[in-house]
Amino acid sequence: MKRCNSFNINKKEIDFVQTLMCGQIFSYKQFENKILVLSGDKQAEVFEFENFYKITTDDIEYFKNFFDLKNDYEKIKQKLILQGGEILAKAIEFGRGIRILKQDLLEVIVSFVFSANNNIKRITASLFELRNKYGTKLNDNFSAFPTLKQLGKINEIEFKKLGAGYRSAQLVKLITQLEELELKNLEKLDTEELRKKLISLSGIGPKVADCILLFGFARIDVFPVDTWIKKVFNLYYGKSDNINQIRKILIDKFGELSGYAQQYLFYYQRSCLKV
DNA sequence: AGCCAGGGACTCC
DNA sequence: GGAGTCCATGGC
Repeated sequence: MKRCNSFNINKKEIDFVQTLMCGQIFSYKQFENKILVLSGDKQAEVFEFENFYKITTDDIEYFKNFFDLKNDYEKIKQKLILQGGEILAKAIEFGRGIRILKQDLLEVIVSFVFSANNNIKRITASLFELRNKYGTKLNDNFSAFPTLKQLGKINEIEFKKLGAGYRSAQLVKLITQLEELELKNLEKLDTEELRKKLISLSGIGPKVADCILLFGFARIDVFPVDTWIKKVFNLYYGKSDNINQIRKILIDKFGELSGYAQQYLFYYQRSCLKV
């Protein structure tokens, strides 16, 4: 094992509980004295102190970028409050320590296909089992996210055993499609073209594509609309059951900052206003 | 028992 | 290109 290093960060800069629990990532685990964060084949441990966090990892630069620590969120929040009104101001106050993670692309794609019409608890359990059954071992308890080659060996029945249900056939097809694609080449596409390309893949529709764009490609000009965002929209911004219409209205409202607004609203709605 | 969960594919018109 | 319907699975 490589030598472990660490860095500290002030609690004013980020709240790891909020950032990890706001729904953008499934591969983390809270222990009594630390949080373990997994991304692809990398891992970090977060220890909380009175005024700062200590992050221990063998790839400091990766996780400084992963946690988006160089981005100025105070400026983003000020602009968002002007555009989003009272409800967004409340959501930002509630989730003030959130940052949008820059995650491993393959892991985001596969994870959010699992997420379709599913709940976070089940999704998380399935994905940890996917890691442990098919990924390279990191230690006694956790494994790396499977590589594309490792994913290619999983058949439909094995996906069902992971709890993927009717998404199993979609996943098998998706992985063969990904094997014929060069993911890195997609980054040069603009957001709209990339979105169409993603939607053409098996198991990926409008909402999952938007999550992949936001969390895997760092495209902030998208607004994933799920059941929770539908509720927020109909409570505070308008009346519609049409996801595409809701999405257009919200992107129109928040523009280049849509992804940030979406995350604050999602976390606020899911945490506070559970009925 | 029925509805919900970070929806998508398929089938009709 | 929009509206309906079906799709596994576990929690409530």
